[in-house]
This record gives sequence, structure tokens and C-alpha cells, in this order.
Amino acid sequence: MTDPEARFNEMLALLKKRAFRLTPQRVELVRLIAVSAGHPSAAQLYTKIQEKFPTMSQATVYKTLALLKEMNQVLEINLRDDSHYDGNRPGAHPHIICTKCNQIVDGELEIDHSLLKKLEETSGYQIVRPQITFYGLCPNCKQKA
Amino acid sequence: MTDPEARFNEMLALLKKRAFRLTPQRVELVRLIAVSAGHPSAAQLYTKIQEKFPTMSQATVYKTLALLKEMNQVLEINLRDDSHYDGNRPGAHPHIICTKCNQIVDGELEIDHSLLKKLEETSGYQIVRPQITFYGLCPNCKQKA
DNA sequence: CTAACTGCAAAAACTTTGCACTTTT
DNA sequence: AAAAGTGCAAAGTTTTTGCAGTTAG
Repeated sequence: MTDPEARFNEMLALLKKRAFRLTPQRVELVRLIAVSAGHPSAAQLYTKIQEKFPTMSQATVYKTLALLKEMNQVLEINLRDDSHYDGNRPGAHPHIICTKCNQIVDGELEIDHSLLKKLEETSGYQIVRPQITFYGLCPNCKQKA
Repeated sequence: MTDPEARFNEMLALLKKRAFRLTPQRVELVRLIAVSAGHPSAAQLYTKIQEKFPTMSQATVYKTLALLKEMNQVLEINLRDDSHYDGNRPGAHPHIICTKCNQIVDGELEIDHSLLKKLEETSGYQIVRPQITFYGLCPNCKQKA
């Protein structure tokens, strides 16, 4: 994980550069996204920000996340029920998700570039973004089962 | 792709064996799932079946798909907006999805078993199901862009 | 005949949208 | 002051659920 403080400032600088306004709610969401070691969902971000800004609305959370997505500053992880966001590694990388408790961790696995090339050739597709997700049981839930 | 007719009969036999009833609506859905070369969504299946059975409801589509999923006879592909279903290769395999027109094709790529093992060791997770999706542009949309 | 299935409508859950008001710049 | 953002409520999606009526076995 990159230095959270640096990541925070980097994202703020990018927003500023594109003339987006640094409202307190927005800054706080960016801070959370930069600081979170895990992969928070929109709902989790909303709940956290509400502690500091009781008037915060879900709409604002989604609008700001849309902004950051568009700027390629967060990676959206689409699950069955909702989406989770990764602001530390905005590039594509694998995730492992527990089907019992929904805990998400990064999968340390490199995406082989030559393999992508081969896939592009056989399929005719131009591949833009791989999304690799492994569903399984986290250590905790594995033990219980 | 396996022989559609054989696949159709196989699924019907499995349903019968588990004492699930072969209603016309259900049989038609199974037929479509077995015959479809593509990866239909619940809505697409619903629309198709309505041609033959005008009273068909979405609820029934979802209930039958849940049944087939539980029997591991279809693979559910969770996309951002909805889910698509693959009844020909119920086991996990990669997909390539066009972000413009949503066309889905199978990715001919083997999932390396030793890699999975390594991931399990480093993460502590017990991996049950890999879901590998490549987002990109299909040959058609690539050309237009 | 009876247990299972269908289909309607309502509900659930996540996300988006419209718009008046507020705030950043 | 002007443009952008917030927040509320309503609407939009996909999927699930409850239940009365229907049907396969």
C-alpha cells in the first residue's frame, strides 16, 4: 500500500487541477478512500462520513465516487450486492472475497501480459481491464465450517 | 460447446431425479439455457420464453435459475447491471465482455491450478470459485472507435 | 389428491436523478 | 457573482418474497 497521506494529497491535487471543488464532505471521502486499508463499500463510506458530517447524503457519496472513478483514482469492485472501492491501487488487480462474511483482500498475483495478448488475438477483443475475483472462504469462516 | 440436445436432456434428467417438476415453462427455460451459444440474462430468457408462454413471469425465471444454480448446472456471471447465465459450461471459466455492446464471449484460457494453490497459501483463503472477467471492446465496437 | 409451481403484486436493496438551496472559488 | 456541490425525496433497476390459485406426478 502506498503512503496514505501521499495518496490523499495526490487525489486532492488532481481534483483541484480539474477545477473540482474541495468541499469538506468530498475531502473527507477522499481521505477515507486513501486511508482505508480494506475495500469499503459506498454504504460503509457513507456511514463513516456521517460521523463527521451528519448531513452527508448517499447521493453525494455516489457522485463523488463517480468522479473518482472517471479520474481513474479508485477501482470499483462489482459484487453481487453492491460495489466496493479501492483507492490505493486504482489499477486492476485480483481480489479474494469471502462468500460468508464478504471480507475482501488483495490477491498477490501478477496478470501475465503475454497471456492478455494471446487472449486478444484469439478473441479479437481489445482488452481494457481485467477483473479477477476469487470467491472462497476467509481463514475465519473456513475454520467455522 | 457440448451438444445442446444432450445438455438439455442431461439437465432434465437431473431435475427429474431430484423430483422437481417438469412444467412447460421450466422445460423451456432449460432448453434455452442448453441451446444458447451466448450468455443470456434473466431478462433475455424471460423475453424469449414469453413468446411461447405469454403468462411467464420473471419470478419463475429467477426461481428456476436459482434451482439450476443450486444444482451447479449454470454458471452465473455477475455484471455491473445484471447477471448472465452459462448453461453449457457450468464450471468456472473466463469471459470477455464488451463495455460498449455488452456482448460476452468465452475466454479460452486455462486457470492454472498451481497458481490457485499458491494464492490459497499466501492468503489463507480457501478458494472455491474463480471469476475472471476481461472488459474490453469487441471486434465490432473496436472498429467503430 | 397433494405437494410443488406459477404468476401477480409488493417489497427489498442499491444506485441514479431532479431540483431547490448552499457553498466554494 | 457564478458555477459547482449538497441533500432530500422520488424514481429506476434488478432480484426476492408472499400468497392464492393452478398443475404435474
